[in-house]
Amino acid sequence: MKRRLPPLNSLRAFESAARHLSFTKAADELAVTQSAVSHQVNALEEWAGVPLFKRQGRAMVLTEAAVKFLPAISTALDQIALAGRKLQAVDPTHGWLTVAVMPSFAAKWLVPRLADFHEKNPEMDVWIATFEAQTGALGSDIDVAIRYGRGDWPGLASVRIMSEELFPVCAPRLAASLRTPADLAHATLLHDELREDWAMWFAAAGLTGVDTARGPGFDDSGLLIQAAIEGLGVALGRSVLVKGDLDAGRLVRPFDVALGAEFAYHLVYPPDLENAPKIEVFRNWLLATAGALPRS
Amino acid sequence: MKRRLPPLNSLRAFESAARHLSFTKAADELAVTQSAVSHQVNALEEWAGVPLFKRQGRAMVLTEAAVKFLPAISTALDQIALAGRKLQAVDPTHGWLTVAVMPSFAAKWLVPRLADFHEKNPEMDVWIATFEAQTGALGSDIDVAIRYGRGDWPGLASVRIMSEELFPVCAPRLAASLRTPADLAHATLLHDELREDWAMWFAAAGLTGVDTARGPGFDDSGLLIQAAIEGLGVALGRSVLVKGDLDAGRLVRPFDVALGAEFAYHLVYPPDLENAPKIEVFRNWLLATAGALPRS
DNA sequence: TGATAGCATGAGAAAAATTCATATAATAAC
DNA sequence: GTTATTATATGAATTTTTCTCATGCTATCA
Repeated sequence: MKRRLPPLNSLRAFESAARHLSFTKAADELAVTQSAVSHQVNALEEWAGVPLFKRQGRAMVLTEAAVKFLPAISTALDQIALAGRKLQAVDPTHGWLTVAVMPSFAAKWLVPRLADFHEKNPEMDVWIATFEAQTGALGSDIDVAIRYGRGDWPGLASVRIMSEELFPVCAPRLAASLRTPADLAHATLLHDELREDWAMWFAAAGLTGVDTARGPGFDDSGLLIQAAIEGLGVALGRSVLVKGDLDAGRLVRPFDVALGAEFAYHLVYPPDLENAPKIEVFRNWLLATAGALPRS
Repeated sequence: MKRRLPPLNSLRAFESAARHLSFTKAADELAVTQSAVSHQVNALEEWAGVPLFKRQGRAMVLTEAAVKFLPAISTALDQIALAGRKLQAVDPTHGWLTVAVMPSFAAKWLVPRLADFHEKNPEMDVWIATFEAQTGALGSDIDVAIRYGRGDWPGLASVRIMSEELFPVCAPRLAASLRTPADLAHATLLHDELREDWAMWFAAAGLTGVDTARGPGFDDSGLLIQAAIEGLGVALGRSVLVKGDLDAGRLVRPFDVALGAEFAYHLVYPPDLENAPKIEVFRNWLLATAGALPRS
């Protein structure tokens, strides 16, 4: 069965250009020049005998033919990328494992422990990617992700790594003025994206009627913790993220009351890669390392 | 969304080599040297970090990793090939249309009329492929096929082009000794693959008790007709295939009794290409040309 | 134990992809 | 309206990749 295949490498250029509707952006993505993309797309158009892009002034539009062509090519390339990842995942001593993580988790938990992983698995290289979406399917250059949630991401397998607790933390010099939870009513409360956490903690501590909406918010947990360390106010810290700063004395826990978090950290990967050696190695280390850590 | 894709061209070599379990045969298929295939497969193995073929003495075997890899690559390439064909089919003035036909139909019907098609559609090139399977899906280098049957090929769209009749034909000099169908009992009967046709014709002619299994058989209808022209015996001719030889006087019909054939000729193509301009042009010509031909 | 058939491999040749340097064209800003 | 800006297009030179050629190596088969 002979095949009449289009020039395969030009498909890569076409797909990227079609997705961005821009040769320049495609060139960026593929790390080549705009000229290269233009040539490749040209070659494909010549092979097909049909134009794929219409140049409408500044904007570029897909032709009807290209609109029909794109999804097939797109899924085919995805399929190849996935199969390729599976293949590469067979040998843990070859290539690298790309892990998508939230910046805060990377900075506070994963990176500090990565030396240990490297020591125990010197032959396996890990690549940390923090600029990945935390929902939906994994990008096709991502092998595994560490996500925070219920572990129910559709189309993805996941393993619970750690649950965590929430409790107030602050700089040591602020702790003196905080003798009972009620003292928090006069303190500056620091928030992260979900402003509801403080309300839940006060409920757990048996206090009502406190205005929990006061105080500045931060869209990154790392910044929130940094603010607490600087003495800006009291933050509701996640046990996993603040452990290092508590141990180092940069933060203290004025009260023992802790709130069990609804969500947990999970290692997430495509179900087909469940048993890929490369992923097994990482998963086993992750579970062992996380298990060694007390819950708070 | 960046992708980590394996070297795409090496996939072609891998897929072919895996299918044939032979670099040499793959090289033949791809029209390159065995060395090229070897290099390509090597490149892919290096990228993957895993061997794909085990050399077991003379025989070559896929590794476990390759066995898992192959089907994904295979379907992805098929998908690309199909999408590519669709794309190429958009412009009837570009490239060519590959038509798979039985050798006998090609020689007796299609090729003689191809000059007319070319005259009416000078910009469109047709490529005739006679070495294709007549069942199952179309090979991925085939655009359309002309097949003989009921028109119910799974996964394929089809249009009935011509039905046909079966009737005895022979060389003119033999016809003198054949005055009634009963005379055939003493004549040499020529058969094609299905030896049942003669029995059905005798039944239609109202004769019973004739031994219809006598005589030589030919696995190609073209040879059967040639044998009849040479005066070897009487053949049960298909109206579509013998028309030219009847018109030219090389064959004659000793009797009028004709058997309506159960099957008909169909133009067959992937359902997605139903409205591809290139295929429409060919289909329209085919229907017009076949329609102009009287049924017998 | 040749002879054969098939894959491996290195060096050179051929082909393809990429860059570079500009050309060209359509906005957007002034 | 110019002019500046931001795109893509394109030809030539260059780099990279792929392919071939020549030959080596190894396991069967006669």
